[in-house]
Amino acid sequence: MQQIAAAAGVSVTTVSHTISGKRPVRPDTAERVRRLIEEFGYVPDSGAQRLKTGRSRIIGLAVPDVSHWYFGRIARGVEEAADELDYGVIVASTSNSDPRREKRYFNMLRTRLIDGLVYTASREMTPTEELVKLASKSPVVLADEAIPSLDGLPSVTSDNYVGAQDLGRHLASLGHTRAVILSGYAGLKSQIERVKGIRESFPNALVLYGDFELRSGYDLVSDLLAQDVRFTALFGCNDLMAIGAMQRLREAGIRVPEDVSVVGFDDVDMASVVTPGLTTVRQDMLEIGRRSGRLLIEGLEGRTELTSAGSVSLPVELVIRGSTATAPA
Amino acid sequence: MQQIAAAAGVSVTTVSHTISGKRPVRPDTAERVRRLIEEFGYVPDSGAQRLKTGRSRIIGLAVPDVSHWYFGRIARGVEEAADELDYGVIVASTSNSDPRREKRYFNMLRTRLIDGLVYTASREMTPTEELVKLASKSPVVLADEAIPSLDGLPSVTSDNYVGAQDLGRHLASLGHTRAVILSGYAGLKSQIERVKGIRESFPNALVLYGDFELRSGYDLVSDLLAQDVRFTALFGCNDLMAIGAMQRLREAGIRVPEDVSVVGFDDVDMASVVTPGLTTVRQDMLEIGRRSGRLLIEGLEGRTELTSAGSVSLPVELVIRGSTATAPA
DNA sequence: CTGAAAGCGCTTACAG
DNA sequence: CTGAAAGCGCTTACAG
Repeated sequence: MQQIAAAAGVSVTTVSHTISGKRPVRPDTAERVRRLIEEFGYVPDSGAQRLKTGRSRIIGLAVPDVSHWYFGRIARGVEEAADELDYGVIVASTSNSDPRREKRYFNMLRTRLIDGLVYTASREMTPTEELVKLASKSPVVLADEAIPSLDGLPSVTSDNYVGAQDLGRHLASLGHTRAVILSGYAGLKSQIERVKGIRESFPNALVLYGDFELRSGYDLVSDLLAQDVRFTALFGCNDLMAIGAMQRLREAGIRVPEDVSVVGFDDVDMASVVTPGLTTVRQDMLEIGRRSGRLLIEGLEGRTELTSAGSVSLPVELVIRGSTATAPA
Repeated sequence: MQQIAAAAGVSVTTVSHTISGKRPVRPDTAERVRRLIEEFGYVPDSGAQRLKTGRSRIIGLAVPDVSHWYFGRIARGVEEAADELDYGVIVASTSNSDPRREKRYFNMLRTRLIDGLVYTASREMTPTEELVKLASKSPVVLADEAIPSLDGLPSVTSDNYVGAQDLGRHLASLGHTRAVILSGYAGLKSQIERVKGIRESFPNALVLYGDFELRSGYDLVSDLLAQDVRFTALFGCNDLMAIGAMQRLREAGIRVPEDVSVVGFDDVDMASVVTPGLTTVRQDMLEIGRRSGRLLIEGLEGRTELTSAGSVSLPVELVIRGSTATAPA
């Protein structure tokens, strides 16, 4: 900037202002400065700007694991929003709340590296003490999972309850009466809502808990079979567990959907590729990411108050495929 | 830091040194300072450090799309490496080389926001002018795709050639003779090598080009069927195209593997879930990410020279599943 | 083992 | 419409 100023024969003040546009600059001077900037390929040093203004224009995103389809979509959405508003995003996989990692990422907030955080809870609804403290003084938006005890924070989630209701009604309308629910981590609000929504149609459905992975759907069905539990409807609280369950059923010679109807939740790519296609509820993870990012940045820029009043719950869509059919006689 | 210094009755110089350990500090003084730091919850301002030292301890990662399984794995790997070495990573989806976005992310390098870049080419082997210029003065490591014209840069890739050879030999040993190859973008080195490796066993294999997506595998097979092309072996140059091809074959009443054997490349999650399971070559994307990140950071810290001499090619593994069988008589 | 002071590259009151 | 100067919070020669 010094160089530009010297070359243009003006003060750094003027150079700064022609860039920022925060005060009028004589048109021909501005033009000359801009040309020099172009010529030198000058870009302002972000660190120095940060130091002066106190804002880095970078936000953090903490998700359990970016490499999962589900969180990858959120990340992409946050990134899109940030890109639009001229922010950068630092991605942090918390590895299911590895405390060391969480701490490290929270520190980014404290070192002022990032201006705010989009946080996706991974396993538990009860936040770590660190998160609570952090949330009390830094801008945080919860994506995908609301955290009841952090009720001051805005969250962007899917309408899990309605989606689950749809699923329950769909299978009830097909004449099913004996159902099993494979839920994800019991500590997540989304899971509680999904179970509740399903149980509206199947009040006595058995509920088992897994970890959202394919393998756990597979294993839970093994348990059910070993115990000789009878059911004609199986609700996976995410697609992966549902698909794992389908695999296990097939291995046991139980046909989907003739003997057992299976549904999932998410609509991951895989859901339309397996045989039969998986009936599920589509969540718009990309949009969850976008909204979270936008909400956070608007909060940072003072355009929005970052309170739970800003929370949104996005609509979901029932997607019926081949894995559901009328209950066997 | 001022506060800490005042409270401890020492200079900021001493506080700075007890934190950095760059010069001896009297043990009891150090102890006192450390206690105060703990008590105040003090963390050094990253922007100020950056401004002084010129290094941000943040690296950038530019991939076509973080939300794709493939790139998500790379991202996770880079993040792991960065985390280990106490760096942060800013993720940037280039949306298949959207020039506006690329430019924006390259600017991060120029504003000194990031110290270096891990770059994954998306579509073309010929880099944009911007990339070339950038690479000549900033630390860049190529992940997953080497770029021949940027031969000064280190790259971390899979051994695409060997993997493709394995696939070709596998199908040749099963008695296949008429093969079709569905390649990804023709402009990528990985694709050229895969085609070359396959053609070692099937010199006359027909090569069609797609865009790596499920849909394009599907569409390309539609074309083949419409043209009445006869083949018993189909090579997808990635799993998604192979799976799309399988879907189209099934719709046409062509059985896999009885009538046509299908193979992919990558070993995505889906590959083991489809019916039949997809024979493929497993790439360790996580490791590609890890190595790229580590290589870049080591280069930044001067422990390695960032030249093509540092390039590595990682071993791959043939995974045989149900989609391949002996050629029909 | 310790401190005073310069300076990294910006932004922004203050003054004109 | 413009400039001189303070200061953001650190690190690091320089001096002791």
